[in-house]
Amino acid sequence: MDCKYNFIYESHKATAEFFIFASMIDYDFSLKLIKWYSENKRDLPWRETKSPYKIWISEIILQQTKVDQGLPYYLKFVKKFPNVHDLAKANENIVLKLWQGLGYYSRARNLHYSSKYISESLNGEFPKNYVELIKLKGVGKYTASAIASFAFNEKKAVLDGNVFRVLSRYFGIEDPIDTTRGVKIFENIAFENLPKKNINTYNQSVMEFGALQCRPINPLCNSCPLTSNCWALNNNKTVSLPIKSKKIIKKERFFNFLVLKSEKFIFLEKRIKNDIWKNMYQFPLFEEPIESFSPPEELIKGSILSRKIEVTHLLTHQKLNVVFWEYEKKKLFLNKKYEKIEIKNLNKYAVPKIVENYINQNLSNHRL
DNA sequence: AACGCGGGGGT
DNA sequence: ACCCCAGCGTT
Repeated sequence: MDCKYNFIYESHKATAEFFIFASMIDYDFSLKLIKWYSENKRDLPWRETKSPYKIWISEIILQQTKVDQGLPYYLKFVKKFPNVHDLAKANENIVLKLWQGLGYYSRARNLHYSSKYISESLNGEFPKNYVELIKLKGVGKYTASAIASFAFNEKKAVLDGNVFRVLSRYFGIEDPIDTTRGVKIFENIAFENLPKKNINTYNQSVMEFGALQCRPINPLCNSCPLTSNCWALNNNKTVSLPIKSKKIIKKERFFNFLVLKSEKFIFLEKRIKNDIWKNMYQFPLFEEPIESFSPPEELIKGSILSRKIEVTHLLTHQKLNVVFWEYEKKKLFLNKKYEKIEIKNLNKYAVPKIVENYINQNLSNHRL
């Protein structure tokens, strides 16, 4: 069969709403993937449990994050917070501290927020189906489908980056994966091709297959069990699929961190605005071009500039030009804008990676 | 519908 | 330099 779908039925209702139906079913697709999975899957701890709590933790950690990067964080989390009540009782800074270095910190904030909701409003009773799961903050379509199918055997198709790639290549879907219209097409095909049974195993299979075999770059088509019906392979399009319509633009910013310290104390501030690293801590920040920056006189009065360390920090959407201005002072007075803390307690505060790096490289002699 | 949100790793 | 990753919430 030729898996390229050649026609899409489109219809307009009187409301002018736009509906898209695309039909393309291959009954061997899921069976072959499940077989491939049984022979090639990795041993991962969240596959050994039916605990919706632990599966939830793993799914949040793995959002936009590769298994290798997320695995140590998962192990730390379930050890520190064995159940939802332990997580709910924790202070947010503790949760963020455990998340430190993993990025997308709203995941940690929402995880903590939702744990309190489950612990307090639901009496610890974890939501048991898709409709209830998706009400949790931080749980969208993908994560609700994953938990519902993995923990409760609900018939839901997961649709993540891996699945988009596998479906687009195998079925030859050239609609973009990042538009509402494209997503609907993929949702339909994903659901149509669910197997009759073993939904949870199939969902694991298609994602694992995307991660290990049908990789974004240099997919392993030579050893692939799906080549006979793969549209992309047979039409020489594996390189260009899936298709994304948007491209990212990188903004440049200039951060001046004022590392104002005495022998024992240092100033910190909490990031509270809706920006990167919300609710995490940093040294007093002055965001302006390096050339024009000079620290407020009242802050550095009676101190000397001991070091000036320049670093660039790349995020997905931003290029940060960072300077740590290190000022030494005999005595640090209280300041209403900043928290005066002991340097040896710095490691209790959740900080962005760039600040963590600075601390490790320059303040580690303070026995953190 | 468009945008913002981290950090790491691969090519 | 650019892409991708078990996506989601906000506007």
